[in-house]
Amino acid sequence: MEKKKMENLLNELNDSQREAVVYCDGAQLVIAGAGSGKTRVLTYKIAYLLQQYNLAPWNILALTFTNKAAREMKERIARLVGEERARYLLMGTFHSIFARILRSEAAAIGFQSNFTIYDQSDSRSLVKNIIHEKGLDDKEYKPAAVADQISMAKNHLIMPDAFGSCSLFDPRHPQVATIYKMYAMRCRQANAMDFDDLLVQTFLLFSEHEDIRRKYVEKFHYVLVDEYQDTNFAQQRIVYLLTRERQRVCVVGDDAQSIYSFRGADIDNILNFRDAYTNARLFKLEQNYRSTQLIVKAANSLIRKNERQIPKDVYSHNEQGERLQLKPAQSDREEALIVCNDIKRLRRKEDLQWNDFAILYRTNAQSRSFEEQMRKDNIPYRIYGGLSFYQRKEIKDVIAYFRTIVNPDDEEALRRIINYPTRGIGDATVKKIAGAATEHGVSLWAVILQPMLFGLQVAKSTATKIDAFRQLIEGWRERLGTEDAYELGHSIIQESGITKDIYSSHEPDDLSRQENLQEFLAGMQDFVESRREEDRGDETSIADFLQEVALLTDLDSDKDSDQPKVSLMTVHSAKGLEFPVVFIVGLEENIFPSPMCTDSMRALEEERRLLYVAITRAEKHCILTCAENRFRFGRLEFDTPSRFIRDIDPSLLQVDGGNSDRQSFASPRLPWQAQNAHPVATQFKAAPMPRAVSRTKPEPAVDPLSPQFKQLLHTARSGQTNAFTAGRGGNTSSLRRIDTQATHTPPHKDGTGGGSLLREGTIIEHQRFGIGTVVRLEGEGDNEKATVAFRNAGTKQLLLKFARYKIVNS
DNA sequence: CGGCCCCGCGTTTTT
DNA sequence: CGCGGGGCCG
Repeated sequence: MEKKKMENLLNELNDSQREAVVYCDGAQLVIAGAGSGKTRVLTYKIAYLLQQYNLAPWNILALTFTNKAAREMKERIARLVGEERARYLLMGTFHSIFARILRSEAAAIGFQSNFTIYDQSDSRSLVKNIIHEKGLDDKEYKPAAVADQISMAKNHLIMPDAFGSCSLFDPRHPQVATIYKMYAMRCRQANAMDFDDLLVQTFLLFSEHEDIRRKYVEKFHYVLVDEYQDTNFAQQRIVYLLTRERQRVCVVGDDAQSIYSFRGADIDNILNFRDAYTNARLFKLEQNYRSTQLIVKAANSLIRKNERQIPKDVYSHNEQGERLQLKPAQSDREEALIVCNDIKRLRRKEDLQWNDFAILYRTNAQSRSFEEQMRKDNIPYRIYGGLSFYQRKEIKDVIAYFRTIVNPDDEEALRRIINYPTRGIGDATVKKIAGAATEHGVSLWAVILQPMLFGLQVAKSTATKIDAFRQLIEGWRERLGTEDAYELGHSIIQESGITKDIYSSHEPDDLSRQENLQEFLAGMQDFVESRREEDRGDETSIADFLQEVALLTDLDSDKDSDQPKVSLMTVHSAKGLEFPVVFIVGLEENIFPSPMCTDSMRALEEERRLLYVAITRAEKHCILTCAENRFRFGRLEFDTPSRFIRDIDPSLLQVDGGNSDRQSFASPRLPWQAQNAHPVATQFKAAPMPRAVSRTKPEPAVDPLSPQFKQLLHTARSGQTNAFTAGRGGNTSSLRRIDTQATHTPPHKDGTGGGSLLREGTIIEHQRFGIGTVVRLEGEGDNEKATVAFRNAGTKQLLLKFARYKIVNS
């Protein structure tokens, strides 16, 4: 009967999917093109292993990158083989599965099982403390950069002692090696691991303790890895340690969607999989079930420009569909307007729901303009990512209390709460405690427990305050074993004085902090209840709650997912998702690709893959937008269209000429748009170069794709008095600086003043149109417009808010 | 020690 | 523009 059922299931698959599912004799690499049913293959394969091979669910290990992916896969398997069996599958993120293993094996690697997990901000703050303690200049040793370097080293399994001689080591910053050493030591003293340690320590556990490795090899009969293209070296080695004997390993991924190298992911892992597993068989899934033919073709035409990839031919038999659309906009506001109008139009025309739409951008900061416009238009939306619930100050503070109670050695948590709410233990005292701790090589908490023993010199009144704090923490610690997370958590928030601190004020942002705190408490209650329901009543303590929360991200909380809403997110967080209509916005040089990525071929190819990922999220419509003038860092900048637009086969890209959407937006039309031409063509049309009249020397022409341009961009951004402009590309491009001292200034708060310094007859040098004379002025404040007769570019109307010019002669 | 104010700086993506 | 950190004063 089960066999019969399995046969039916297999019949739902296409040939290549089925082959991938039923091959279970050895290492296996499945290259799954976008939308080719990768998750389907994984779930069916697990069902197959359970039913055909009679593997016990606890003998199957499936590793994913997000909690959400793990949860969804588990649900899908439950539908295939039943709740009961699916429940015992070992399925989760690398980080959460390894954290669980490390807790039970902590002793072997010299940790206690109640270790805390440092998040990125904890790591950075620890690095910062170390830098300061060592008396180094934090301008030269930027904490964030150093922490990233350490993280990168860990992802490559480079231990502190080896760092000085590895390729990541930068001789200009020799102290990083020492900082790394101290960092590792301090983590140990704090009984804490950062995200990367969860991998590094697991690797060390398995490579240095053969008996333990054997135990887990025995346990994991079959190992499956999702999104293998995003694994880093450490993850790849761990998987290898677990599978090298049996070679019962199936990794699934798409090299064309490898977009996490900044996190240490190494595309070589998937490209060279068959070096590690010499007998591995390669399977390819090439039929895309998600998108229309033209979307797939356009995406292919883009990704073909990359050199490093596994050759494959992704195709679709769905309807042909429409070409990609490119809609140029004047400004970021107009861009948002175009997108919102399109959403409303398509929803009516094609009878879609709000949740059928997604707006994808390169950086989180870009969500703002869309948010504003959607508010105005009453379009329901949800922004994913950004700062997660658990990263908010008030929540982090509460969590810091929990962490301290579970693991008082946790230095970062302790520092956070030792004087919050204020209890008279200030910076100076903390420094003394930390000094004593470093001197004796113990944790801060050890010093607090026995100040005399470690020679802590403080005033008597301060000593009393420290001791009061100690008693406070120890009092709660005694209740750890008897009370559940909600009970204890609730009283901690009360007794610590957090409640008093937050509820005493009626400032609007304190109100939202109160709401957040309520929500957090409700979350703990849910946690305790659902654990009880799952028959895990003994895993409801604060420690269990922390374990759950430490590795949770915002994407996991679908509180109000019942309401259909437009999704706004970065391309990175859109991976694995699909939408009937996808807008990819901000397709401009210096945004997408990001300027950080344009130095190396490798990085640029990754950016291209990122755009590939974005396009392949779309089922029916994929609409690209780019804005020419954009507010960034609080100032206006001028962007050229993304070089990636040129990589898309022009016959698969429809460019939107001026239309009704745009007329409602009161902004001047600049030639780039008014000419109604293909922007790819316009991009190379040189703007009229003004004759140099002013005394400032004209800057030499710089190609916007060159490294010098980046340099100039950087100076222009950091300089207070200069704006810059990129001429339209190619060989004749120019980059000039325009002093902004004469630009339009907004009115004062009381409504007076502001405006431009222009009069009729003033001669200005405009950053794009060159030299011209002001003919007429109208409007006020933000709407102030000038009509200017330019020497080489005809008469233009400028919305002064957007214009950059300087006065030559008035 | 605590609170307030000002300055400076930055924004790539995240388990 | 908005946040966070540092410095200064009470």
